[in-house]
Amino acid sequence: MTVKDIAKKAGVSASTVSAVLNNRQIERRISPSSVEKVLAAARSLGYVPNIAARRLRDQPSGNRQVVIGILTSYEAPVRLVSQTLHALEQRISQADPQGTTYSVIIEIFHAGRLRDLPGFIDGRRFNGAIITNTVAEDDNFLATARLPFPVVLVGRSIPGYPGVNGSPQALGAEAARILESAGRQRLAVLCPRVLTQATERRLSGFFEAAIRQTGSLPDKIVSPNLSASGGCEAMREYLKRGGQCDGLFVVTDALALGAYHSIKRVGRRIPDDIAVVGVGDQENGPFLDPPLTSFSSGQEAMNQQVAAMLISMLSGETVSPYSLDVPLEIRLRESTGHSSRVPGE
Amino acid sequence: MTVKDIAKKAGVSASTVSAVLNNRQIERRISPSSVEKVLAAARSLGYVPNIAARRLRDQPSGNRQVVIGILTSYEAPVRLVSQTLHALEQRISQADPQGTTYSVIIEIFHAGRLRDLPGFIDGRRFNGAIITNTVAEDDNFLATARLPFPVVLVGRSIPGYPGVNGSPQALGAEAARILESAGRQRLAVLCPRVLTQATERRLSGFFEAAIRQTGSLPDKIVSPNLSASGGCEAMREYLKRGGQCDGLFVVTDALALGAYHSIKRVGRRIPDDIAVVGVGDQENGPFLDPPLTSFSSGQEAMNQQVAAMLISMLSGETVSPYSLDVPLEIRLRESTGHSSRVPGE
DNA sequence: GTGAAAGCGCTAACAG
DNA sequence: CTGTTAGCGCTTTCAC
Repeated sequence: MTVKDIAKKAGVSASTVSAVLNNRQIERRISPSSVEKVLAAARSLGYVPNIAARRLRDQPSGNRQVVIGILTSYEAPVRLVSQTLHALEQRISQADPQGTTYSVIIEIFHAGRLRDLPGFIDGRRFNGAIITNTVAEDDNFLATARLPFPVVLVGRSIPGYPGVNGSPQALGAEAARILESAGRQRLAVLCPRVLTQATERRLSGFFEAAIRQTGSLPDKIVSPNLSASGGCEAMREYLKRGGQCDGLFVVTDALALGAYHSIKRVGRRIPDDIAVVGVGDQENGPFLDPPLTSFSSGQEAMNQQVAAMLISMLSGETVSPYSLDVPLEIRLRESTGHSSRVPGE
Repeated sequence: MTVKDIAKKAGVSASTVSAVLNNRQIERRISPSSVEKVLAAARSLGYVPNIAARRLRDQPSGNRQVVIGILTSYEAPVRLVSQTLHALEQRISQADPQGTTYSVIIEIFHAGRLRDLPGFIDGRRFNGAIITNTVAEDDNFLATARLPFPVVLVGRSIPGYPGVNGSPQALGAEAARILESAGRQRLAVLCPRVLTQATERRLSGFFEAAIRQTGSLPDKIVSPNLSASGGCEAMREYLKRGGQCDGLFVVTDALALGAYHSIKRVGRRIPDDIAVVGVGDQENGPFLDPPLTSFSSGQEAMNQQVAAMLISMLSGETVSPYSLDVPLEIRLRESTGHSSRVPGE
């Protein structure tokens, strides 16, 4: 299954095989009969060229080839990855490009099984990585692993790793404050069963502030997953059980969409009966009915930071492991009784 | 910037450098002073290991290493990629795994500039690829290119390439039929400015059927992009200009969300004044207010097909270039006057 | 027209 | 404790 094998089978030399396989038969004046033999042999052997060998062979000598991985979990929404990639590419084109060729590859792992990603621990795949959407298990693994390449984390912090966060604790606290200033006393939170570190911290910030403000523990409504239907189901169950919250904090966009549905279905009004605060990009929030008060997840700023950090680490600059928080941004909209303008209007 | 350079600078041999860089200093009993020297040299030279060389060196001999690329454009929603990846992994684990190691990498290109993706045309990156979300320019390029590896297309067909489609023409026609059977006579379509092949065909199917049914040309409402705010803006303009449609076909989910907003804003009711039919996965449709009648985009089935095709091509089976359509699925909901059940209820 | 040989960068086996 | 050597699979001279 190498050029040599084909060469042997076709009764020609490896270089002939290579030429044929790369369509250089005319320049190299390979005889039609040889071409035929090679092609036939390649097909019958199920030949697949070895990419690593090709890349090794063909790189402009004296040129650093840097491979960057963006690692994210299956279970999380992938839509943010393209933002990260974009930020990275921007950085790359800014960074001194001469003498270095960057390539970025995206890898998706199963939440909790980052360690099983092939070629990860042994540095056989990347020269550096941006890691995002991990869950506790992955974080534990990372905390003890000694990775042979630089890594920057997004949305979590682990001792020893540089990372960028979206001020999750402050976000949760601010959510509680907004609900309280809308006059809400019976708070609740809607979150998925499996929590990322960022979600956990949002919750803890929310709980702390809520207890301080209202003197009582908010209800915790747990969705089986991150989808709209999960949020719908969880909220429906909660209301059916007689849940009485008048202020709801929802940790992601999609969950909010589902929750809206269930709330309206039982005849409660947003924000009159239940005020809602969400978290998410600006994509959908303004278009929910009523428009959803929500925090920007700070993705854009985080991506910029993360890209800059990784590139400079790869350029040999010793970025001492540090953590960085991007500032909060909140959009107050009708779901908490505020009025808003809709993009595109 | 190679181990040799480091070796020279540190005054040791390449193998010593390699050992140190791979944390084998104990097994190999490298003296602390050498370790220091190597580390210092590596740092000062900004050494980054060459991944291709490592992979070439370390592969289990006699093992085919197959690299599969999933190529999608920046501008398109990436959320579907993880589905494709999932289907591919499933196939891979089913396929005879002995003797072959697969790795899948995701590449994102700028719509219209697929040809500029580094290592694409010269087969320096993949042994096979799944390509999706191309626009006309990419399709033209593909039509004339002679790629040195097998390719399967999703959501478009180009002569000479195997591909899987979601019956876009039939989808458009069916959308028109649904609107007509809901008693609508003044039809319109909301679509982005830049059309993929699939979108184009959906439109052409819709227009044909609509003209046949109503005898008049549907209005075409053009959004600058694929986002909710684009849909909102386009729809608002249309209504402001005095647009009078009573049946609307929207080619993607997010656009529908924006359109809903503008329609409700001017006081028109869905479906009473305007019935709406959309296209999209089942994620958001049921949770819009009112729930949106929409087609499944057939992604799941398409992904299964596409994964199977590519793997068998890579296994040497000559899948004669062919195109395949996955069947339509429609969910009738309140936005066309039907009643529906919501997942999670 | 074709084959032999060299070498991309890396690491492991083997000899000191 | 360390250096020399070989070879992963490929393509490109260069020589016949």
